[in-house]
Amino acid sequence: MRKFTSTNAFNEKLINDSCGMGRALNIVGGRWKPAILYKLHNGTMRYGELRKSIEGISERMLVAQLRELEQDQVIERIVYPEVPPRVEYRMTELGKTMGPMLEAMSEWGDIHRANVADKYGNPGDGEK
Amino acid sequence: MRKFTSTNAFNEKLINDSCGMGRALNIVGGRWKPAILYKLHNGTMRYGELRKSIEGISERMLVAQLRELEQDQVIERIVYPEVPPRVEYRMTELGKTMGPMLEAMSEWGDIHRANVADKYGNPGDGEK
DNA sequence: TTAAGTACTAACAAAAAAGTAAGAAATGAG
DNA sequence: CTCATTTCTTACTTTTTTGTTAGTACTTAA
Repeated sequence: MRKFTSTNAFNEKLINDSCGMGRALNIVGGRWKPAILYKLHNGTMRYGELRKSIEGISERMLVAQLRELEQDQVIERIVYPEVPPRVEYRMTELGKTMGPMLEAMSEWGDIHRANVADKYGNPGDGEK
Repeated sequence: MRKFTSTNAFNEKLINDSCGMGRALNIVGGRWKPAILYKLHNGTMRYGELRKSIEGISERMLVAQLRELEQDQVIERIVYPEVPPRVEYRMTELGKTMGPMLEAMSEWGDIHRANVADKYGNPGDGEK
């Protein structure tokens, strides 16, 4: 849980309030959210499908990030009262409005990769 | 300094490598980068101007984030051999290609703010 | 000699994000 | 009664990010 009185939290709020970019980043940022959003961008998925298709994610992180995205109203959680349980996740209408932004980010990431070696030592793809 | 052997760092790299969005987020994400990029988007600025115009940022964070942006080759640092020192920062050509992405993020952040109350208690601007 | 201005740097502390491991509920199959 | 299945929880640790405070270097001006 966060303390809303720390300087850190205060600054986060300040930026969230004053800057659209800051707010967008608060929602799509984080280690796993890009992957989750990318998957759900292509359609509804069950919890287990997400877990299997996102390499390296732990259950705790998957649940946590799904919950945050749900709170931010960009995805929704649909529970089927079956046993064993079935839970599906999908984009909300508001979530779907992220499309252009997600594509712009994805494209620019690729542009950057094509031009710049990253800090892990992967070379850029070269200029020509 | 980071350990490149932690699971955390490994996962970061994995996402950076496989996903344009993840890579873009690594570059523009962080508490202060949106603000810095927004300022430099409008033109060259000196270190001190940036510091004064970005409310709440500490010198340490400003320098750190400028250094990262410089390493990622989206901004450049120009030192004038004067006394007292003068250092200017501005977008590189590659940095300027971020334009559409930054605008998409900014716009979507505003859309989200207009529709959703945030976790700090600010209401959405309402639907009608 | 001392202060002022500018752009930092270093050492440390606090807060937040991410990872690990184990378990829990609900129920049908055997 | 025990096991398997699925979707999570909980408690705890590690790693990373952010913030705080106090300097430093260099020259000019008083």
